[in-house]
Amino acid sequence: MCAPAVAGVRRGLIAKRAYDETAKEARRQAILDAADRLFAEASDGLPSAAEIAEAAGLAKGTVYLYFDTKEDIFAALLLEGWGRAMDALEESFVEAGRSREALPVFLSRFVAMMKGRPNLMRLDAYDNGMLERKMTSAAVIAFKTAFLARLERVGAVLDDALGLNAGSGLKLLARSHAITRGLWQTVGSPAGAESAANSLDAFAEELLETLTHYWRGALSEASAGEAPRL
Amino acid sequence: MCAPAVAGVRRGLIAKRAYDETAKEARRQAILDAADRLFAEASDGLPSAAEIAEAAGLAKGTVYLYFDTKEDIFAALLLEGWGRAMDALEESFVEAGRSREALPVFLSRFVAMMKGRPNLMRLDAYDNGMLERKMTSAAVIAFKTAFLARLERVGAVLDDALGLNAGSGLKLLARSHAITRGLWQTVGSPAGAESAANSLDAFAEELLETLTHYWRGALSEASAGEAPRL
Amino acid sequence: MCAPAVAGVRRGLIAKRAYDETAKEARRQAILDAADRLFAEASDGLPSAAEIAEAAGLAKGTVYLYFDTKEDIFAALLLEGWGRAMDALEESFVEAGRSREALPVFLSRFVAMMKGRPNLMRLDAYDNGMLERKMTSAAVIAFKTAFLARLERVGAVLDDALGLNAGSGLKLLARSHAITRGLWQTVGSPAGAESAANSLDAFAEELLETLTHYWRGALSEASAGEAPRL
Amino acid sequence: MCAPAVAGVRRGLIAKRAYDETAKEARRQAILDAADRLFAEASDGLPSAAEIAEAAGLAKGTVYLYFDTKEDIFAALLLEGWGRAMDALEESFVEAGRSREALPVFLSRFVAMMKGRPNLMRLDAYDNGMLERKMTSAAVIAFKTAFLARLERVGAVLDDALGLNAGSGLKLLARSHAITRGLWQTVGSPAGAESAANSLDAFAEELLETLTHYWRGALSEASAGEAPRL
DNA sequence: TATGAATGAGTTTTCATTCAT
DNA sequence: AATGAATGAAAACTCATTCAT
Repeated sequence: MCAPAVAGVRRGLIAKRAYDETAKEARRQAILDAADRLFAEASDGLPSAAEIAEAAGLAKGTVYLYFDTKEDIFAALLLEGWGRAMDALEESFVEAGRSREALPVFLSRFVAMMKGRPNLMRLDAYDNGMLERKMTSAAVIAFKTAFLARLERVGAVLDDALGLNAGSGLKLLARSHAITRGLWQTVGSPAGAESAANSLDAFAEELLETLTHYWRGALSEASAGEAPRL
Repeated sequence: MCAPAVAGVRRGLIAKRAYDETAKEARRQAILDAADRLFAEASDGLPSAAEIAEAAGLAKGTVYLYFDTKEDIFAALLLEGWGRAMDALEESFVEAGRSREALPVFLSRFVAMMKGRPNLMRLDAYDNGMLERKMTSAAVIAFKTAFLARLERVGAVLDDALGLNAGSGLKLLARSHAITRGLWQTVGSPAGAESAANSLDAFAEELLETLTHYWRGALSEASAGEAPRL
Repeated sequence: MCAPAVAGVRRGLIAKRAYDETAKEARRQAILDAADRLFAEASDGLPSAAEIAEAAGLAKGTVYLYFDTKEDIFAALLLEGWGRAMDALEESFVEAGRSREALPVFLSRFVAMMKGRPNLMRLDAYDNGMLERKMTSAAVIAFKTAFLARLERVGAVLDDALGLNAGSGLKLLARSHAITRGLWQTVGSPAGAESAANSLDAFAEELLETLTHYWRGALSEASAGEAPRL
Repeated sequence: MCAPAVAGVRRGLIAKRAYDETAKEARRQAILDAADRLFAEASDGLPSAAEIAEAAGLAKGTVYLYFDTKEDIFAALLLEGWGRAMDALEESFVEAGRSREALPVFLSRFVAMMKGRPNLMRLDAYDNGMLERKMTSAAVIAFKTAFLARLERVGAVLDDALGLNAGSGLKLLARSHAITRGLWQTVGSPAGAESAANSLDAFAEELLETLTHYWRGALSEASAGEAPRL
């Protein structure tokens, strides 16, 4: 009922086989790249598994050798994107030095980072359980865990740099992420291609202001005390 | 699920026709109520047009006499929900009195309002362009306009009460909405039915703290000046 | 994700709508006819839902207005086929008269009936839970009930005609059906189109002999008693 | 279900190579055992080639060194099962002694044998050309030949023991097989796990009665003559 | 106005088999 | 001989929307 009528017919060229771990990782990456590219172009929803496979130069089935679910691909993309963003964030914060004065720098870098990753923003906004709904539960857990771990690391850096109570940096970050996502959905969504650049600018401006207010409010909580409790 | 295999039992006689405006409005409302009820029960995605029609005691086609698109129904629901929420907000603010001291009251009412409307939160979170994507463009514009108008009204009340520059209240509200949405998506989504109540509590707590920080930061912007510019 | 990109595009012609019960029944029958025709031609497995729809001059979706499952269609076909066969059987038995002497006549008519319905044989052989597995459970029950009822009716005729204990005719029939199915699978399956006619002959011969033996043995059980207990 | 996402744990080291015939036969047997075990557990359809390979501790490709087709595996299983069953049958018949009186003993052993091999019954029922359809034609022929040879051997024993015309035993056996298969499909299929034991009992009872009748009728054909012609 | 029959696009995932290593 | 990465065909079913009555 599902076996190919004439078994084993091979039509297209076969992609070189990825035997060792390096090659496999490369192939996985190729799939992610293809998905990313396609998502950037897509105006609506996620690209189909077939499209991704083709764009990656692979057969449909091969994609499922590397990911259990189409949604898993995009979760991986999300994780990768945030991972890179947070790496950059950490780095930028280290550069900025460790003092309360570094905050504006940190925030503007944060915003620049988001503005420079509209694709990530878009995917993040898409991911309202839209992804979770279809993902393998294992993949969901893995994703959440990894994301949280990433956030915690940067949070710790913040704690240290700003002299916050342990865990406060994480909280600030998590909420900043929520704010970012919320604002993107309000301001940043590409209503039409025409205004893409404009709306990105508007988003960045909106985000910077909101985050500035939020952080200031949060950090001034205990105006009298030495270390803000948050 | 379908199959009239064993001949057809006439299910619903033809619904009485709605000639005057009152009757039409009532029918429209019936559709909205049905959609709301169904969405509250639904665990995943929007209820189907057929379900809505049946729950409203109408034929599928009839629903399309009142709404151009299934998504239009939910946009109307969203508008209605926000409308009521903002009415309550206005009222509560008026009660709270007009002074900077009233702010905490206002915020906790805002949060209570959101916490008390998980359905609205859920729909609002769903509406990541998911709705816009399928709505009639006329309906999209109508929706946005109406929503903005609503927001502006409450914003004006805020301006007045807190002595803000004109438009500042609107900005604060719009951003609060974005924050609310972003936090809901992070905290409030019902991962499992067990934790429904817990996650609602967590959401409310999270939201109150975040909004408090944000508003404090925003309103303290010009600490020296009389009227904060925001 | 599943709505047509451009909603409501209508390409092909729309089949005349079946409003009243008569028209609906006719449409249902058209689907069954198409499925039957296709199954007769098919060499392997069941025809696809798309093929059936096309052959019936309908859209795919329309088929699912009349049947819940592709397998339900073939179950209906099976029921219809057996229904007709049993009608003919009853009639032929009535003609044959009511006495033990009529038995050979009955059996040869039974065999002729089966031989004349290779399509029914084939479908019956296919139906090893292959159908049940995918059918709606409601449809499974309906099918079994209807089939049994049919069998019981003919069984009662047999009881009466051959002077058997109540229920004996049903037992004989049910087992004859099982024997028929078993033999078809051994002998009658169309190994190659070439031998189609030959294998039909072989099947009929085999079946007649086996049934003759079986019935003789069954009816002679109580050789001494008047009415065989079976 | 797949996704080596998190790098690959070397699962099975390369299985030791089977150079001599003994080792090869053992490996073949391991595959058959795995398939049998899996089929017993399976509730639906045949286990996949991948599952069989894994259960046998081999790589997918290796399985295809021993069998051309997945279906070939199950045909071999069927053959093996029937082979063992017929061995036992022969033996039991020899024990039972050679006379017409031995028949009831033979039949009840036949039935006990079938009842004790529900797995074989199930596979046999599944094999409605379902297997043949996908098997190598060479394998089909080999299977049929071997099965027939087995049947002939037991048939000859029967001929001898019951004093039948040459070939009659074969005929009786072949038809008994068909009857068995037909009844299994009607009675023995495991509708639900609850009734597994019950339906086995019902099957056995049904089968014994039907075979008894059939054989009695067959053997009494030439009531007057010495040796029934059958 | 109300009805509900008809439409048909749209897509993920499985899995038997091959063959490069 | 053994491995396991790569292939790609194959198909059921849903459901928003339309439009003939």
